[in-house]
Amino acid sequence: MTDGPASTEIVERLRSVGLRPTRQRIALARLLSGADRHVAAESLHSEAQAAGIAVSLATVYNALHQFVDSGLLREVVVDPGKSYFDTNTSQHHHFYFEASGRLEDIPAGDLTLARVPPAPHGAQVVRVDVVIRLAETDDIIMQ
Amino acid sequence: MTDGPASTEIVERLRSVGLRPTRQRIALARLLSGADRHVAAESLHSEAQAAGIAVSLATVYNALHQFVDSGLLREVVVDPGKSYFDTNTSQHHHFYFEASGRLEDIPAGDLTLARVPPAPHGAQVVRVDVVIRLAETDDIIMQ
DNA sequence: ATACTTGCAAATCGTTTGCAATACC
DNA sequence: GGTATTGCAAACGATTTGCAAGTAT
Repeated sequence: MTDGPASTEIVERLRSVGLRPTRQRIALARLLSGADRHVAAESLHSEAQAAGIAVSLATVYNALHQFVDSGLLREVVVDPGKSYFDTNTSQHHHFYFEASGRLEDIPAGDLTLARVPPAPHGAQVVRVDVVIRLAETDDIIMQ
Repeated sequence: MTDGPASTEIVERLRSVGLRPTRQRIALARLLSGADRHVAAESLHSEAQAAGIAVSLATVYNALHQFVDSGLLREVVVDPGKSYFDTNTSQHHHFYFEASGRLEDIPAGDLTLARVPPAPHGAQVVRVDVVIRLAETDDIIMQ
């Protein structure tokens, strides 16, 4: 339970990717700066509200996308109709608990791909995403 | 360019999974019965319209989900905000052309996973999805 | 001073729902 | 005839947009 990086560090990080360190972006970046996290726009907005930070939902969406575009965050696609943003931008994969909608990182070293097919001609690999979809065992029992 | 399976075969297939062979379901199942395909609800609806088949969009959604629930189709998640349905229900993976939204199958044998981490305690693996995201080389050149 | 950001509310997208009319067994 | 299915139009959740007001450099 630390306070995370000081504002100055966050301001620096924002500046370094070309984003003006506005009050809203600083606050959101700080909320996202602790441990590895997977957040949805709505939940980050709620969290900000709860922390007494005035930010509109539209601004949260703007900021999240700008963070993704500048490499501060990564988007994870596991559910049609809902976007998740991952604070861990290094190469890794995910466990996805379908029942709860929770995501958990799989460190790069824990999952290895052998025999990856070459990209079709004219195309280039942007990223390889592996999602291991999970059901809670209890759910299974009930069919 | 064949006509695909006869109606009787399709009717049988629908019956075998417990779905009443209605005019709409038969028509949709037939549209989906050729080669391996990846369709979105909207596009299947347009296709049906173009083929002179009267089906409402709501019914297309209903049918697609029923087909998924009964194992006739598989859902592929590659884009937040849009669902794709895959007529290939066997174990395989996907190339995803981000620019065009096109999907292409990767046969199971072409991609192998080594070192798959065990499911977290209390959870069970439902499926492992690998998506290789691609950019057209031309896009890259333009930055 | 200027360009970039924000917040609001309205608009949009894909999808789902309630329910009366209709089709299948 | 009785139940499952359909179509419509309205409702929906998540996300995006236009634009006037506010803020960073």
